[in-house]
Amino acid sequence: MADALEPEQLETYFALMEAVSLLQHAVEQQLRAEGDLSYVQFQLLARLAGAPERRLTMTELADGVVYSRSGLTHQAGLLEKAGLVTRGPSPEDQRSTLVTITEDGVARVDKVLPGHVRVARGLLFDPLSDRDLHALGDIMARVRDHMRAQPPRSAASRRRAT
Amino acid sequence: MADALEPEQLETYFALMEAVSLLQHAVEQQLRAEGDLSYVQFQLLARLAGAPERRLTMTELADGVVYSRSGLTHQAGLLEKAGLVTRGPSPEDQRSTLVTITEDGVARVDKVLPGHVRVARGLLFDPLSDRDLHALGDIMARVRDHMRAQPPRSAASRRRAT
DNA sequence: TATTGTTATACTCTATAACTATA
DNA sequence: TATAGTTATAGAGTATAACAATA
Repeated sequence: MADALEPEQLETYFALMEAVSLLQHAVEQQLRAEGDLSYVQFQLLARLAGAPERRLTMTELADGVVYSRSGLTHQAGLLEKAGLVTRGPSPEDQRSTLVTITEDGVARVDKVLPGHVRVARGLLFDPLSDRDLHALGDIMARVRDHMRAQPPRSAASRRRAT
Repeated sequence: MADALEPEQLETYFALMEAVSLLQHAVEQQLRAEGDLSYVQFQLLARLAGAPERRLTMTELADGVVYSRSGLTHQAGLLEKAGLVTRGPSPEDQRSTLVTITEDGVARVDKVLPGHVRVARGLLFDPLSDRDLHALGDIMARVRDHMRAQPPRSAASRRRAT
């Protein structure tokens, strides 16, 4: 339990943060240029496209993507205005809103996906061996699951009322 | 050269993006709560605190942290207004602005650092073995260097005039 | 009473373009 | 002419708090 991170931890932390920052920036440029989408919007559409009946409730949709309910309402409103999703009441729970991706929405995802993949491959995967890829995937999945399980911080803030 | 990423690449990519998103969010919460700083502002102060004479030119300071010149001017203005840095002309090149961190600025970094380290350790390093840490550090350093060297996208946009 | 979602509002961050001044 | 930095401005994203409706 030292006060500071050890030098190797520090280097790793900074390398991770800078690399992902560069990756995020490149991905957002590509999505904006080729599909007029932010990364958050892309994530929302991609989730919907992969959902059982191409629809999810707002709460399900928010999970892991957005950190405030109003933020999701705002983004869903933008996607709806663009004709990429529709919103309607849920028959099961009248409080819920069902968000459904439209054909245009699916088409938009399909349109940006190749470029997205190209950027991810060119920046992230090109310099990695199969062995590296496997190690990185294993490590980050473990880290992600650990982070999801952490109660203290915002990850679970959806639950907070006040 | 397939069109899509292979499944393992896709999982790795999403795990990386989600984990870092959670980490970024947690770090920004901590920096804001304990030091009223954004992550970008923290990075700028940390760089200045580590610089030879605790000062850098705007261009040096921007490198790798910010993607537009005006963005840095804005952030430097905020830091100056908060008394954490001072700005003055460079004696060597009259076009340059030298940004110097103040004692208050150094104190602010010192104030938030323990909490920052606590968050990084709790979220990122706790679930990793020494072996994992070493592998992650090696991989991300390689990825970062590869990304820095990529010309096409925004990483080098500082150079662009028009 | 707790949960789902929206609204209104305010704030921060970022980026583009036009501009000044120096090399 | 090219570079360093600022300004003005506009747009996007995000979050808080107050609110309405349903469970």
